[in-house]
Formats: sequence, structure tokens, C-alpha cells
Amino acid sequence: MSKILVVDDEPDISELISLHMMREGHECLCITNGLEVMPSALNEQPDLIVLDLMLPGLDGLSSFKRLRADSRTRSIPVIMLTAKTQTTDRINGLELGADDYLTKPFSPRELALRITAILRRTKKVTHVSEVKTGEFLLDRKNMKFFYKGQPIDLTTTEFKLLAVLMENTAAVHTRAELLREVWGYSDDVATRTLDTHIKRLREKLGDAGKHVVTVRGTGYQFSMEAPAVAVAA
Amino acid sequence: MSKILVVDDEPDISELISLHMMREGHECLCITNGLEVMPSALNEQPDLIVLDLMLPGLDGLSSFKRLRADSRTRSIPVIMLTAKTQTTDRINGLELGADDYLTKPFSPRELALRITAILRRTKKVTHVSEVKTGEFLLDRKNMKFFYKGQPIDLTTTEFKLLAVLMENTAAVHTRAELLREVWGYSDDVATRTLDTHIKRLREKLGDAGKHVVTVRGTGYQFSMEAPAVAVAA
DNA sequence: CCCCACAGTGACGAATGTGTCACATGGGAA
DNA sequence: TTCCCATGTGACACATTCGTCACTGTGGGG
Repeated sequence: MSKILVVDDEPDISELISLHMMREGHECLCITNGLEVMPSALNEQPDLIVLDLMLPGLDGLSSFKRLRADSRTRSIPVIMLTAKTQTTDRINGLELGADDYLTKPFSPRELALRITAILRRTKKVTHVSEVKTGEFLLDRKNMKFFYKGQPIDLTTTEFKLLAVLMENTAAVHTRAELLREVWGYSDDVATRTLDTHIKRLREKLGDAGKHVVTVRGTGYQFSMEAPAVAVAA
Repeated sequence: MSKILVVDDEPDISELISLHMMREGHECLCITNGLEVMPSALNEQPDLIVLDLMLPGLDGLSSFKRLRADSRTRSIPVIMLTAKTQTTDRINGLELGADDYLTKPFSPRELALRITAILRRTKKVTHVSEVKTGEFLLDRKNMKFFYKGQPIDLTTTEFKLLAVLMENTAAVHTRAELLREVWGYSDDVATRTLDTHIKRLREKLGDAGKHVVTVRGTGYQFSMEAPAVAVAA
């Protein structure tokens, strides 16, 4: 899950973006005044900033320049939004070092995808040999999974599968995605191999296996939350 | 300087892009047929690919899928070009994992800036999961070893062994150390397993196997230098 | 030059990992 | 409620990987 800071004057737009981001499993903060950009960025350390150029207080371009002037915020990716459509304006934003640039009106779905595309590239940096997430720990060096300190040996395939699932615990990973990432299948192949490996993974993980959640009709997800349990009334 | 592969049917466009890229200090390769995409990407290992969707031979979307299906090309950023302007099409490209998407007609300057924006981000990352040392490359994610661009599949044990050896190419790794690091043996065990795996590793590595050097009485070392060769007088 | 301990090699059987299939199960739409 | 289809499950055959061992090759001290 990533934290996204949205800076836009129009509440409609902010809300729309917010909604779509949350659907993708991102946390979303919204502010409307250009003067709040730097303080918010410093406080919240967002993973990405969506910045409208038309802002009260301090205009977007100036806000952007300030972000880039400070080493603490310099590396945060920025996607600019604007109502202007002429090419010269688009270039202006990119030239300054924006990571992307969208003109209104835009499809919120497209924005979501562009955000995903950028995060996909920048998130990788966190790729240490151990991924720690709560009581789960993925030891890339020894291809082991630790649950509450207990080590569990995994085979190569099992490990790759779990690694993909744990890379983003907010997202549901489609069957096609998993088959591509783990097995390298390019086109949709009808195979039960994935199912079998999910089963083996769940078996090996024991209690932790409960966190490998089926999303019927779509794929699988590694859920950090305690999985829902049917409770008697 | 980065190497960019441009895949476009129209020579005008290719030339235009080429010109602008060279002005930015990038090397530029142009091809026109979709079928050449994979071979070129494998041979040239470009830093970024500009891909037109309308191509003879094999259409751009299929070419893109192939790029993403192969671990050797999966991580190369791709910017898609297309004449279509509807949002649904733009999303299609991004959804598949393209890093950016431009619709014709576009400003070559904007393309250049988008390329710069993406390279700026990806250059830093340089895949932590890959250890690059000269013409040798260890792909931790896919458990592969690349020698002069050629991929070599390794088994789990082989990979671990090679990883330990390559972690420090200056040091000689003792048998005890290797048995501990790779096999987890704590005390000195008399076993020929290590020898056998060294043999298998050398076989698989082919030419690169020469760099796995025996240090008699002590252990093994991965030597970056071209191994000494007995030369007749 | 002669040893011989250490390293290389090929072969083999056992263990493990993997993909596929047939059948069981169960969620949810009609 | 019924039915269908996506998913779960157990079994199996095949492929890969692994460790061991016996034998061979060899470097360097004596």
C-alpha cells in the first residue's frame, strides 16, 4: 500500500481520485492550498504526489519547484494535472522534472494506472533481501518464509508465488498476472497448476496459510488482516 | 547515456525520434518489424523501448506481451505510441504494464522528456535484485546467471553457491565457509558434495566456468580476471 | 622422480519438485 | 432451490535435483 498526496482545488476531482486510489489499495490525503504542499509532504512523506497546477495560495508550478528544491522531498514522484491542453504546457511540467502529466478532463482510471506504473518502478527500491511485514517475513536469501519466528522451507516455485503475493498485499493478483510473474506464461493458459501450488503453499504455511485469500473469479491475495471467520450469532 | 530501441513502421517518425534522442545524448536503434522486437531487445539490452502499436509482422501489443513474458526483457521500460486517441485504448496499454503511452501526433520534445522522466527513475533503481559485475550478472529474482547477455538457468543449490562466491570476488571462500553458507553445515563435514556442485556449476557456466577457480587446500574463488592460461613458449 | 592427499569426474539411486488429471466441493446467479 | 462453474483436493507419472561413492587426474613437497 502506498500513500498518495492529492493537491487539487476542486473537491469533486479530489474525491474522485481518492475513491479510485482507495480502490487500488492506496491511502489518500487531499489538500487544496498550494501553501500546504511542502508541510504536508514533509509530514506525511507520501510515496507519490498528484499536483494540480491551478491552485489558490501558491500555484502548482511554484509548489513543485519547492518540492524539488528540498532534498527531503526531491525524490517523491509527482504527477501534474492541468486544464491547459497545449503541448507547450505539457512539456513545461515534464521539463521541470515531473514524472507524468495529465490534462483535464482525464479518466480517473487512467490516472490510477499511471500512478501504478510509476509506483511499480519506484517501489522496487525497497527490494531488500528480507521483506518484513508484521509477523510475516520473507527471507529471499534462503528462500524461507517465517511466520511468528517459525521458519518454513519453500520450493523455488512456491517461493516465487508467495513473493509476488506478498509484494503487494493490498492488491488482488489475477491468475494471469501470477502465471506471468511466476511461470512466465505470456498468454492466457488454461491450467490448474496455479491452483495446485496455492494449495501446497497453504499446506506448508499452516496457520499463515489462512492469509492466502481466494478472490473468486479474479485471483488471489495475501491478506495481512486476520482472515474473516464465520462467527455464530 | 542510455540505449533506446525505437520500433515504428514510419521512417519519418523513427528518424525524428532518433534525432531528438541523440540530441539528448542517447544511443538510438530503429527497427520496423514487430517480429524483430524480441531478438533486438535480447541482443541489445536497451534501457528503454519506444513501441508503436501499429506494426507489420507482429502487432505492438503482442510484441509487448512477449517482452513482458521473458524475464530477460521484463524489466525494460516501454513507452507505447499509437494513432488511437480514445481513452479506452490508452488504458489498455497502461493496464498491461506499459510505463507510458503517447498518442500521435505527439511532440517529439514531449516524448524526449517522457523518456528522460522514466529513465531518471529507473536508472537509480538498477534492480537491487540483480548484482552486476562486469559481464557477469546474477539475477536473484529469477535465479539466473547472465554471461555476456546469455542467460543460464541454475538450480537452487547452484545459485546459492554461485551467489556466495560472487558476493566477494576478492576473497577465497573456504570449503567450510561454503558448506556453512550454502548447505547450513555447522561443523566440518567430510563430503564431496561441494566438489560435485562446483563441477556442475562449471559445466553450466560454460566459458564463464573458467572464473570459478580452485585454491588448492583452501577452497574456491570467483575470479573476475580472465583466468591464467598456460601459454606455450 | 615418486608419492599421496586433494580435487575432478561419471554414474547411480533416492528424494524432491512439478504439471496434469479426475473428482469433490461450494458460492452465487437465476 | 437448483445448477453451473470456479476452485479445492488427492493421486500419479515424469523430470529434475541431490548426495554419495568409486575411480581418475594432478600439483607440489620431499
